Amino acid sequence: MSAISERRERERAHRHQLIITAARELAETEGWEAVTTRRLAERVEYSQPVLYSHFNGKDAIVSAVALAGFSELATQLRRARQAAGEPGPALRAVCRAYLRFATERPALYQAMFILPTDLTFASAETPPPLRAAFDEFVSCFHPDNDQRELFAEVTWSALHGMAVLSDSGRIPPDGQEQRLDFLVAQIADTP
Amino acid sequence: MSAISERRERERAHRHQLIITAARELAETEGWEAVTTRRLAERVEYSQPVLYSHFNGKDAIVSAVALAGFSELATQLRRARQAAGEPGPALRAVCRAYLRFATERPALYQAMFILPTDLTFASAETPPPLRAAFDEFVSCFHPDNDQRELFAEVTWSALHGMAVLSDSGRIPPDGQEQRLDFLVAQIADTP
DNA sequence: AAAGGATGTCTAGCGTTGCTAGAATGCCGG
DNA sequence: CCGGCATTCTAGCAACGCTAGACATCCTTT
Repeated sequence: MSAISERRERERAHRHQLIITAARELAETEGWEAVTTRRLAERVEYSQPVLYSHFNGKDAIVSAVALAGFSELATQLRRARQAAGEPGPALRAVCRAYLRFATERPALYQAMFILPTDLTFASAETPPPLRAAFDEFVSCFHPDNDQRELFAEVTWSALHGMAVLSDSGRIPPDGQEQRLDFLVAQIADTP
Repeated sequence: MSAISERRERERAHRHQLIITAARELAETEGWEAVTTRRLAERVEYSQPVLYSHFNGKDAIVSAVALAGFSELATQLRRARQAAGEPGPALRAVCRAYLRFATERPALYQAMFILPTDLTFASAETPPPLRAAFDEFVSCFHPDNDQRELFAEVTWSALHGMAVLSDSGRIPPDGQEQRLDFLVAQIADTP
């Protein structure tokens, strides 16, 4: 309980975060396949095994990056929704912000939705940032709509499909804007 | 040009197919992470390097499996669409068939849409089976609708998102039926 | 204040991966 | 029958995630 051990704990927490940001930067600049435990250890200027004193394995590191991504996504969506004001245009704004996030931060998006992670979704112990991001979609629908969760799930699914299929070249990346228009138009006009 | 060399060529083609089906079976029973070049070679009772005389690498093998998957998917969708008859219920039938395919053949679906492959989509040299599967969605909309490709892209995206998010537990797998209902209802009622 | 114990970090290495070079084997044409 | 070509195998490389055990460093206790 001495001051020294407090300092060590602080340093440890600092290094924990250092690993996460290093992994994220490496993934964003060179892609996730370049994020190996060796390169990551070299980057943070420690030996390989220290990674395993902070995380259970590589998946846990990816999960930590993904979690940070969900926080960021949630704030982006919230900002877009609040800037739109009315719930009508809000849906469009949130959807657009979502797709922008996916295209501008592909590595982060991969960690959140494609790579295997330890994160648990749609459950009691779902981390708050995940829930927060999802709730932004829910908030785009009227509170007295008892199907808004369902609507949000479908909207999210469609956006995710568009993001990932266009990113992998399975649908032409150009048409993203038109697809967004069509999707929002179809989803929005509901009783 | 002798009969012997013809036989060898025949055997070679046979072995080519053997590798593909072995990879597929292994993936379907134990998952793609169990499909290593060593296990695959053992399965076809040849040494490892023969795989590389047939395929450029592991990705090419996955691509071959994915291509077979697209053929199968195309016939499934076509069957569903033709059984429905009218273009109205056809959309729902095709969507349902798509989701069924994704859940019943997860390994195949992964090869087609998630794992890295050499397949090129939405291009001039897109393999016919890919185009055929996509066209089944297009055919669900009226021929004089000049946006039917766009509609098909969005529909496909939404289904893919639902399939992959529910498979990875990111949305509750139970609600799939309701989500399908909602999606079809929203997409279908268009001028 | 020195010994003992706990904590933390490193070097070294294990088993597995995708992939390949070079030896060995078998078949064809002259 | 024999040289040359094609095919297949054995053996191995570099890189991967991960871990055991040696070393060092600091804290506590007598």
